[in-house]
Formats: sequence, structure tokens, C-alpha cells
Amino acid sequence: MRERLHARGLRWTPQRRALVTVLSQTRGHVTGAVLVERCREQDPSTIPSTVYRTLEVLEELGIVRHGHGPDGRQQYHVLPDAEHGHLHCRACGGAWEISADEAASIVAALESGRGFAVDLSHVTIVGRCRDCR
Amino acid sequence: MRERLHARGLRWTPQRRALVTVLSQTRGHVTGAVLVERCREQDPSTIPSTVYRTLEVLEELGIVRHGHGPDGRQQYHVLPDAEHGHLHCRACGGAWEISADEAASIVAALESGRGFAVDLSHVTIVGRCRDCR
DNA sequence: GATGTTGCTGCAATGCGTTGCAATAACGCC
DNA sequence: GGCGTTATTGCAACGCATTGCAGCAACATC
Repeated sequence: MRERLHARGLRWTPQRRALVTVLSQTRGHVTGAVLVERCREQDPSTIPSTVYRTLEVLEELGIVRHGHGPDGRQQYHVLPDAEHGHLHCRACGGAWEISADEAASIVAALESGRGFAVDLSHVTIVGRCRDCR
Repeated sequence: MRERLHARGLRWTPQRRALVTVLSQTRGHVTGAVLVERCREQDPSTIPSTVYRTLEVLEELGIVRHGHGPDGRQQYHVLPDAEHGHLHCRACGGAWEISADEAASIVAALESGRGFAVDLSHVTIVGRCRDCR
């Protein structure tokens, strides 16, 4: 981590170390607020704006990705094995991942039809799941 | 409008009238904040929470639909002629609509594969447009 | 037109996230 | 180790949206 930051002229600070530590203990999806809270557990003096700004930096480095939940709130996921989208059931609140394969058809359609490059990891599709219909 | 509200046991108030007036003068997409501001122009005593609550009611009646912009903020569109999704360019901020036809492939894929019913109007896809790539 | 119900409003507080700015402290270099 | 540069931090204020609650007022009924 430190080297990757330095390579871009960025700095390795205690606050960043704390967030990276928290992230390394995180699986799946987390909201920004949860990350702030977990950082606070480690260091109660943590400031939200610092966390959010660090997340921005880490996203540029490709360490995390963020999208928005059905309510529009931030959702981060760490070190995605593969790029994927998100599926949310409006009724039960359940969440699933959409694999690149599953999304291939629409990605290809927008690509060829409009020349639009979809950022799949930022896609959240809302609707109703099988059980809730 | 009044009748549709009454049919559900709801009430027709001056505040709702104001918002409906604003909406009737609105085309395309608007953020919640903009709607609040426009209502304020008509009636400076407008309260945000009332506007948002009324929007909720109108959404249940199918008068408006809301989704989230690339930043997660609310975006409303009025009386959609046809259900459609949204496409946002991360670089230039441009926005386009995705027709039901264009989205048909993924809607069908999620439907048959998972039994998931997509709410297309709530879908926002972010990426980079042809010009910005 | 008066009255009772109960859906709505106004308000205040809260939550999540962003931004501007001055002070701080990493880092490279000697 | 000391020094200068400048990326970061802390803080305070702001913006958008949501929620709880007490009082108000639309509406149906008489």
C-alpha cells in the first residue's frame, strides 16, 4: 500500500493505515457510515471527512469500488475478485451480485449501440425478487 | 388528481396542489432539491419534508418515479411516457435514457435466471460515453 | 354550518456525505 | 538530524434527505 501511494506522490499516514486495516478485515459490501464507525472503534478521534477522502484515493488506486444502494447511500466493496453489479429487492431488502456474464448482454448492447462503456461495479438494479413477488 | 387521492382516502391540500403545479411545469428529470426550491418560489413557506413526503405519495399513485443519479441523489421524472432506465457519463455528466427495448435483454435474463422483476425506472447505469472515452 | 376522524403539516433533530480553509506533518533532500 | 514542500488532516459549515411527534385542517357526516 505504502509503495503504491508513494508511486503517485501520495502519503502514508496513520489515518490511512487505520482505514486500510479496517478494510482488510472487511468482506463484501459496507456503507460509508459503517466504515467510519469501524475506524472510530480503532481510533475514536477519526474524522468522517478524512475517511471519505481516503476512500476516494483508494478507489483511484483500484483498492475499493463504490456504488449506491437502493436508497442512494454509498456502498463500498473491497478488492473485488471480479467486477460485478448489484441487485436489490425493494421488498425484502435482499442483495445479490450480478456477474459480468449475466450483465454481458446489456453491456454489449450499450457498447455497440452507443459506444458507452458501462462501469458495472457501479450498477445497482432494484426490483422484486422471486420470493417477494 | 384530487379524485385519485380521494379514491384512496387521501387528501388534497394546498401544499400538494403547489407541488403538482410545479411538476406539471416540469419536463424530464429533476432532483428533489430542485423541486423543493421551485415550490419555495411559489410559496416561500414550503417545508422540504412535506415535499418529499408528497413525492412519495405521488410515486405510489404512479404520477412520478424516482431513481438516483450517479452521486446517489434523488432524481424524479414526471409522468413517464414509457418506463425507461438512465445512463450517466461519469466524465462529462451527460445523461440519456435507456429504452425498455434496449434493456430487454438484461431484464429478461434476470427474470428467467433468477425470477427477479427489474424496476427499470430505478436503474441508473454509470460509465463513460463515446465522446469521453 | 357545526363536529368528529384521522391524514397532513410544520418543526426540530438526525444521518450521511461533501467542501473550504488554515494548520499540520509526511516525505525527499542535504 | 534539520529543512522546505505540499499532500493531508481537523474542523466547521453546508446540502440533501428522512423521521418522530404534536397540533392542524380536510373531509364526510349530520
